[in-house]
Amino acid sequence: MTTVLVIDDEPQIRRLLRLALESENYRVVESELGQHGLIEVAKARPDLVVLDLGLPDIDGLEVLRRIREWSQVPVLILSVKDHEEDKIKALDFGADDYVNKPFATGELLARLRVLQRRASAPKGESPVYQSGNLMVDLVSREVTVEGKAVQLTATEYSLLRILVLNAGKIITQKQLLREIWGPKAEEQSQYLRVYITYLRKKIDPQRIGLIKTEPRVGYRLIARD
Amino acid sequence: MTTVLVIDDEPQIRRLLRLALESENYRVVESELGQHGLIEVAKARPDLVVLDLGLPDIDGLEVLRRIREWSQVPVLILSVKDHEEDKIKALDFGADDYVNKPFATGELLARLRVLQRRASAPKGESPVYQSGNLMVDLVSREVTVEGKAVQLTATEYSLLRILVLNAGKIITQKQLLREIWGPKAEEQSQYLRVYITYLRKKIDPQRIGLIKTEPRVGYRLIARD
DNA sequence: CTTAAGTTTTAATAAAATTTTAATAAAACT
DNA sequence: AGTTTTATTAAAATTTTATTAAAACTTAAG
Repeated sequence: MTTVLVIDDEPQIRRLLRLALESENYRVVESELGQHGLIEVAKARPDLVVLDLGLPDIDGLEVLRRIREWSQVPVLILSVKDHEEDKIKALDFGADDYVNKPFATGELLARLRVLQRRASAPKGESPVYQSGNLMVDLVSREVTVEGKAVQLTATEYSLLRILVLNAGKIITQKQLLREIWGPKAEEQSQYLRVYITYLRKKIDPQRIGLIKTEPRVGYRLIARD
Repeated sequence: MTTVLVIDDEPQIRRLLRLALESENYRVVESELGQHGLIEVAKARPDLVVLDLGLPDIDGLEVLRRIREWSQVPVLILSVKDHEEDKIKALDFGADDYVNKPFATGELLARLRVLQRRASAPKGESPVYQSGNLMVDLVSREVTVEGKAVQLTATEYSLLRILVLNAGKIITQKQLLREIWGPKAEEQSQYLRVYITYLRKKIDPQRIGLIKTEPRVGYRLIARD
């Protein structure tokens, strides 16, 4: 199911969007403040973000900038500001669309569909990864080693998922920490070490070396064979 | 260079867009008719398409539909029609954005930049440097010699990265020291000597002379191919 | 509300790898 | 030839990573 995060301080706007989106079968998460919105981006992992520029606590553009520091989630800006410069600035800051208030609900939904379509389309990745006797089904979240199902915790699976999606490539520690524990945990590389150990124990019990350490940089799952 | 195909029957609109786009270093291809536009999509392989809905020969939506039959090129609709239904229809037909005429040029350009950014981002194409049998992927940090992966430490990679980015040019010792070890290490040329030795061993095992010493000045990676 | 099972975080220690230092040889300049 | 600069090598020092276990936290059930 598609999750949309709505960051807007006006309750009636949030209500309107929630009703419209839920009738289209989206899951809706709301934030009244930019501060909270930033946390929700990391926590709820929305597929789309609707962001009001005129928030009471942090400037909307600043929220956008902080999201873009680590997330590529499509962001649609909603704003009363109708000046060209505001739009250009927001779009160049990393926004994917800009809609003025008051807005036509149908058009907004259509624009969200466009963003969703664009974001999900280029994912040509196969939903199954296989290497040696490890198999990861990214759709059903099943992981098997030597044909036997392996039970992973949520965190362990998140970690493995990112490694699988980038199989063969190095992923930096910071990227992993941001993706799994959120941007505030960027420096907590100990989490990573512990969970890499757990993962290795579970998915590579014979120590073939499936997960390679790139010292001072990150980790890498060896490419499928 | 980015190519934009403008399909619009109004000469003044085409002219305006051409001037604006060319001043931003885009290549511009024009079509007055939908028929011709469809041919140009195939022929010029544009990175972006600006499509007017009110064409004299074929309906704009029909042009869009025919483009989408085989191409995923981002399409921005330009139209005098300002009804919500028109926008929704076009967006659901596969358009990526919808801008009303008359339009603000700056905003249009910004929206095109968004489409371009989104379209090019998820592509796995990364800038790769190649010289002789050395290959350096600056995105995935992969280095191969004669097709075989070479394991570099973080410092070794930093050094190689700078050399690659300035291939063929001399980089002074101070520049290298400042970039890698920080401004305080500007005089520690011994670091550099040690790491140049390490790098040479790893990326130029046959001593072809990939990294050239410029005595009393710095180092240079020879540019080739 | 409390217990119990499982998960995540913290902490301490061991192991591994990298960076720095130092000593010596080779090359380049004057 | 003598001096300075660069190259090489190996060891010492430091940093980073791996592992383990215990503490803290969550969640679901009774």
